[in-house]
Amino acid sequence: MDVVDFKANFKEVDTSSLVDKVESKLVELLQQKKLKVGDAIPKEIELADALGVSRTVIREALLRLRVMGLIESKKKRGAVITSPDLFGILGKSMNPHILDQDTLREIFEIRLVLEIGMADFLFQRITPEDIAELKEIVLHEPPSTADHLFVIEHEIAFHGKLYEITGNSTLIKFQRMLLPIFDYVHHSGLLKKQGNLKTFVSHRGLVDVLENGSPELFRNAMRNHLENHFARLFD
Amino acid sequence: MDVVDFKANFKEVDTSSLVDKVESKLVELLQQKKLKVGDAIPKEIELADALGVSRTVIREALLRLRVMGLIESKKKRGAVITSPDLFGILGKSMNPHILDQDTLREIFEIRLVLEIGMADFLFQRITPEDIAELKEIVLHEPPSTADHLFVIEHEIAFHGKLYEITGNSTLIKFQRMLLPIFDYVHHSGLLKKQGNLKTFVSHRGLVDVLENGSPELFRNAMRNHLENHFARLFD
DNA sequence: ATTAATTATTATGTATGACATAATAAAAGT
DNA sequence: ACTTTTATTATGTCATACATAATAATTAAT
Repeated sequence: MDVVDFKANFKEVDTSSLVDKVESKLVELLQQKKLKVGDAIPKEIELADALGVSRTVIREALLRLRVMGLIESKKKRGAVITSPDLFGILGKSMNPHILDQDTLREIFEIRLVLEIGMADFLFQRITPEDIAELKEIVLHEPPSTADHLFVIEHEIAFHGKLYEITGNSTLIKFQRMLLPIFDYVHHSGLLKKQGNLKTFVSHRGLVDVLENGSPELFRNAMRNHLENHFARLFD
Repeated sequence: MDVVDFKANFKEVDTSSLVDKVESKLVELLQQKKLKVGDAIPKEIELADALGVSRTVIREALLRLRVMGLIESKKKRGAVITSPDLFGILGKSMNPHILDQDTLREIFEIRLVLEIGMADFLFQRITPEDIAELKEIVLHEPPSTADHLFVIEHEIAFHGKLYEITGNSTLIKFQRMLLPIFDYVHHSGLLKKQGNLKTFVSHRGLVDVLENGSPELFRNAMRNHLENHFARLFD
């Protein structure tokens, strides 16, 4: 019995909408022309003519590129290429209130992963000035009995500086984006209550390792420093 | 002389476009109504009426939410809330061809950070079945002389499995998203040529550590395993 | 009467044309 | 030469009409 293998014969049907096609067409065009940041792209009407679709479709496609941060459009000036600020864009959807709890916890976990894993880049790129700055920060370390806001602020200053030292601006943006999430996760009863808070390796201790230790030592120190967070996740 | 402090008197002028306002208005509305995933939102025309703007504006605002992954719209069915798949969305702008070289390198670095930093979650959540699966994977480890594609495929299988074991689906999506970037960075002459490739801790070795070691040991083993990559970044 | 096939309805997708607005370029005036 | 005014231009917004696909309602069929 001849059973035709339709699946094999039919190329998967093109279910994408017109705008989808135009969008990828445009991205293709931008890559192909090797447009640099600041270069202008053709006007909406020209694109509409060239691709044989309505301005409506072009506008929607362009809008997508704009939301993705690929272009910026100004009146009269037309649209110009911009370097896509990946995490800047993502930040918009990073509203803690619209993320579900699992995702929030997972993002919290990723922070821990990052700070432990970044050791090698810290040691590779840290400067004496960085060390000095870190020391300055820990000098103002508030006692854990201090006002909560102060403690938070100090936490951000210290850990933020670490990200900065990695010299990885994508990582830095990533952290900036995640900050509100951390804060939120901390306060909402999403994680288990902190039982008996112990103090492990302090910020001061971390700086010391950065100055005199090794990536390996730092990873362990940081892991220890973050123990309270891990405990809230694991216990 | 009476110099009026205009800056203080004038609230910063609202430079945002109509669509901007509608967009935040909509997000606000979604949060406020505590809509669950799958719930439908009002029709475009209704929204247009309610907010007193044209359907065009509503559509652009909705489009943004769609690009951000907040909603999904189907014909007739209207638009429904979706749990924003952060990194799924981000993946779209993760086209290696439209990212500048610095960003690409930085993303490559982040991979290394993640794989070293994830140790604790691996040990916390790994199961005997995972170990078995990893062993199965390394059994088929091709010799480094094998076809390049095979090697790559094996790399992805092994490291991908690690991400899976962390049980952090956000992290997993993140990795999926970064895969094309890794591949691209590897092939484009973006990094320094690999000089004398040495073999350090093998996949087999990593599995061994996972089975019998500790997070601390694993971090060091992974760092060692990735040495070739670090060398390309640092030397 | 339950199921299958047909038709109607509806909300989004696309097209078209018009006008508003803001940024720039050109022209005019001093 | 410089400022002011006017024209131009490309995006932003609006309005309307029709296409299309998914669902609901209706009819036909067993």
